[in-house]
Amino acid sequence: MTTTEHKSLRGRPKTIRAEKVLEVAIEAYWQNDLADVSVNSICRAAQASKPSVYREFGNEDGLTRAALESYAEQLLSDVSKILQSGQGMNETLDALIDFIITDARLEIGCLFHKMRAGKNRLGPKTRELVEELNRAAQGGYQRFFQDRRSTGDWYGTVSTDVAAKYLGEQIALALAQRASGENATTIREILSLALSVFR
Amino acid sequence: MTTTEHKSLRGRPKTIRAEKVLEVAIEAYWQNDLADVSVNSICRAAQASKPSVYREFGNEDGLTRAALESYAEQLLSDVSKILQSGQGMNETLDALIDFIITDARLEIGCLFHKMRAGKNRLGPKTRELVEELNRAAQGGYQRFFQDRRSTGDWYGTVSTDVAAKYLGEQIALALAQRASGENATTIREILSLALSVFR
DNA sequence: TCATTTTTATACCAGTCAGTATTTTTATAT
DNA sequence: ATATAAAAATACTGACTGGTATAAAAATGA
Repeated sequence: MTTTEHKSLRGRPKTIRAEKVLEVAIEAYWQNDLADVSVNSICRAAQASKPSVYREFGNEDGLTRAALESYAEQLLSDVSKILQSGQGMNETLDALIDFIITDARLEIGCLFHKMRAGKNRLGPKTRELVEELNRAAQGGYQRFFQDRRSTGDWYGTVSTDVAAKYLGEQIALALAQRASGENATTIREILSLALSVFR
Repeated sequence: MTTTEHKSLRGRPKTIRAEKVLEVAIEAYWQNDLADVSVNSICRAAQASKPSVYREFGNEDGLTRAALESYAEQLLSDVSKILQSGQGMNETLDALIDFIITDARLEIGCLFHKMRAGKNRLGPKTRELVEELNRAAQGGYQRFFQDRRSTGDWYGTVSTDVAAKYLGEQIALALAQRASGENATTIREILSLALSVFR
């Protein structure tokens, strides 16, 4: 909802940097427990007044949604690129594991998965986006398994739906472990073990 | 810390039912998001005055710790019984899966895993207990894998340490899915798939 | 009867929260 | 110049938080 900017001609010129507020918000939600991040603290850190932030984002729900929107935009396409690379099952899984374990933007976990884990504390608009992103991710995973099955690259007994959910949860687990500071090689071993069922 | 009861002879007799307060607290922490449960709400629900609760449990941290203590006591031995049944790998995993998917006390997830997931929001005493329980669980899992390996029942390439962590996380995942209302057969399929790497 | 001890109940404290009313500032249009 | 519009800054609201001061109540001991 940061669209529809009515370039007003009159009145005091806007000085608030919505982009900067979003940056600060993403950083805050990413680094801290969601329940510990308040609109107040974000305003302070971004040096923006509360009324300005509320005019820009409506309410807390709008701010968190905008933050997640901005965050996901940067990251989501990378994963689908890996899944749609057209490589075989083994190569794709290897690339996926590597990405999840080493990408710097996931160093302390993934904001999307963090919000998904604490879904019931989110406002309706943010929650809706979380569910939308989740559906998109699940759909991507499922298409991946359908492709692998149609090319004879995978003969799993489980449905592509369950396989997709499984993959999504194992990725979430690895990211949660990164967030909690677990040893990188241990995370890799656990994720590799989990995904070995597809090889 | 509910021990050392100094059966005082004089003074107004105690009417607060610490047991009832704990019951209410466990129920509240179990059903709701941890951040939504306040000492105030527990006092209201248990019909106990705040000063009485604070005299009994010290502070919020003491209350949450006592609640987790009471909860874990009831449940933890069941899991170790399954792991120490002396049965083979397959039978033990089957029993474990069955327990996690069907036990009524885990219907909406497990309080221990819930607190472990939100560890950084807990007070020091409760957090200490969470870590202690986690170590105990990990130790139990690891001993299980050591036993299976020594009896030639398991030839896994990963270390018993990684296997134990893997098992613990897959159980946590299944319980989180129960907590979020996921379909029981789906949870079972995912957990079975995850643990199939040990068979 | 009356002092002592312990628990209770009530009401309060300071801090934080999300959200907003009010006033001041800064621009443009006439 | 002056009206108007929009945003800014400040300060507020009411609700809730964890925690506590205070005083009344209810028991025992002398």
